[in-house]
Amino acid sequence: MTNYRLSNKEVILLLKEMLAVMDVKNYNVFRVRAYQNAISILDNLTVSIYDMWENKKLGDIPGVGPALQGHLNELFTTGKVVEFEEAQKDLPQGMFSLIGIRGIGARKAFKLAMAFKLNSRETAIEKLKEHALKGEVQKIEGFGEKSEKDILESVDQLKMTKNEKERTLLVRAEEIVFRVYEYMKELDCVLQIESTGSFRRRSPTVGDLDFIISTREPAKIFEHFAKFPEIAETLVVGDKKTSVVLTNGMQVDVRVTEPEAYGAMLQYSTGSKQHNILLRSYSLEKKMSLSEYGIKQNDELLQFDTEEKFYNHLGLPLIPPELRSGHGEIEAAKVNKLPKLIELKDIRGDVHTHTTDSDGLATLEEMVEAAIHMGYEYIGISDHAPSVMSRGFDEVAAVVHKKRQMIDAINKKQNKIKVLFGYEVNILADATLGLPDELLKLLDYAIAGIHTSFDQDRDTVTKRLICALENPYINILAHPSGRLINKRDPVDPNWNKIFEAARDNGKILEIDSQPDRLDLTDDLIKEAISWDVKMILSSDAHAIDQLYFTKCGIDDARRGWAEKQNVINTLHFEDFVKALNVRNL
DNA sequence: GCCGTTTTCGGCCCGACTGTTTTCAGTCG
Repeated sequence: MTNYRLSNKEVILLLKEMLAVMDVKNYNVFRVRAYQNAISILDNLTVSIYDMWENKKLGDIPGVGPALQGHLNELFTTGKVVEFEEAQKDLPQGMFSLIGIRGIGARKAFKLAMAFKLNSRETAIEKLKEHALKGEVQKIEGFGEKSEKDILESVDQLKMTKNEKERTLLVRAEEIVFRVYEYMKELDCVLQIESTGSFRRRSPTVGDLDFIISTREPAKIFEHFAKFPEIAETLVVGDKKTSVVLTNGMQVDVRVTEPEAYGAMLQYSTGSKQHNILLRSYSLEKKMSLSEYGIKQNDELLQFDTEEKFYNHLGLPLIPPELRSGHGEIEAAKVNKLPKLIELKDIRGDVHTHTTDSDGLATLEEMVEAAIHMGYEYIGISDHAPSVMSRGFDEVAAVVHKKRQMIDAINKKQNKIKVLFGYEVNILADATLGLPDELLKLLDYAIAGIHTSFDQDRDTVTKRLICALENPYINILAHPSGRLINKRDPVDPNWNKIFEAARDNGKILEIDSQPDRLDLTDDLIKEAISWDVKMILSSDAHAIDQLYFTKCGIDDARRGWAEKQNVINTLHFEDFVKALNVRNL
């Protein structure tokens, strides 16, 4: 029997439609909220929902109870959920196309679709536009001149709510944050300013940017911010918050607070939403009610100037922002079992780097010099291995021997850093490696990675990765899922088998720090730890300044609850080479 | 529909802003 292997996106879309149906059909609000809650959690998963189902782990996902598990089970075995289909049968199908247009939720979409008989998903938006142009939208109850105008504008420019838009890489967001900081700091009345939200939680991508500012003069803050030169459009203006869209498309929200209440606002604004919901539920048990203004207890509002005091008042230690995803951090905090997260300063070396010998921009000497400058104890040079297929065995063997001599020479020439000789070797489509064993054994270590044929089916990709992990001369599996954010989907292996093979063969999984890779996602890192699989944090640098990408990998590792001992390049050289199983020493 | 160290029944996070309203629904975070 074949199952229906739907992507997370498809599952979530289906649930969102059901949520809309429940909303317009006035289902019990708490039932609606339960769906909302589950969707929000599933939407933030970086592992496959289908995999969770296949491994019978759906029940482990908070917010997914027996009923939803049943629906998902039906979905994955039959490709549909009868209850969902029945429920939306009598609704105008066009409404589903309208949801997501800025300012249009389920109820408004339903009203519009009913009024104009929008029964087709394909034509709904076009038809709505025609009616709006004729001035018919403002005649509908609950709509007016302004909403008609807004709809026309949004439809024309296809302005969707922010979660329909492509997310921005954290490193790109960093540049915008810096400019906002610089601009706002021109004001003396800015006492503190911080970018919060997913930016502060160090998510690999951000949807919008949130800023909180502590001040005594909120009006001045908003007045100044309104003149930020990059603003293209203002969405919301109030006494307490403002939202704008920048010329580059990024939405920016600003909220202000008095310094006495900065801690609560910082906590609220950092989220995640899921973390806050869970934290608020937890606090209710203790008869405390949380908001961005503080903690309400016995009808009294307590203020906190720091986040630490805020958490401490709840009987919890400060939870690092990277952990605030709503995936067990509150439970861990309650019993004081939060991980002692890895830090950038723990990293003692980097063995995935490239030079001009392959596609890097710096020479071997320059890379080594840069690594010394960073204070590393060791650096491994791992250019893409020359291809035996195109250059022939003898020529490639000559290249390997020559490189060996170069590495030996640089080790003799200086004693500031140990230089290791490796290659990044392709795992070819047929599961063989790009370099034969006779040559691999000459290296100190080898990194294997998929660089082609990303669209193979699950079993094939799984076998391919396992072949590499079982090869005695491979030490590290590079960028295991191979995704490039916003560019290429990850390969889709059976991760349990990958973790098992890595553990049983003593192989290391790489946390690739390239900002658009970070493809061993937080959830996978967490799983790797649970399998007792060791990881290595690599820059995959193709230039000197890219050695600093390691900090992106650190963000990723911290979000995956990684501690120092889970990552082998936190070890001193002697222990590191043992952990990596380095040859030829 | 989900959940549990006062609960397997009886609760369920909290608030800002807009537009259409005359007290609030809808949307968003």
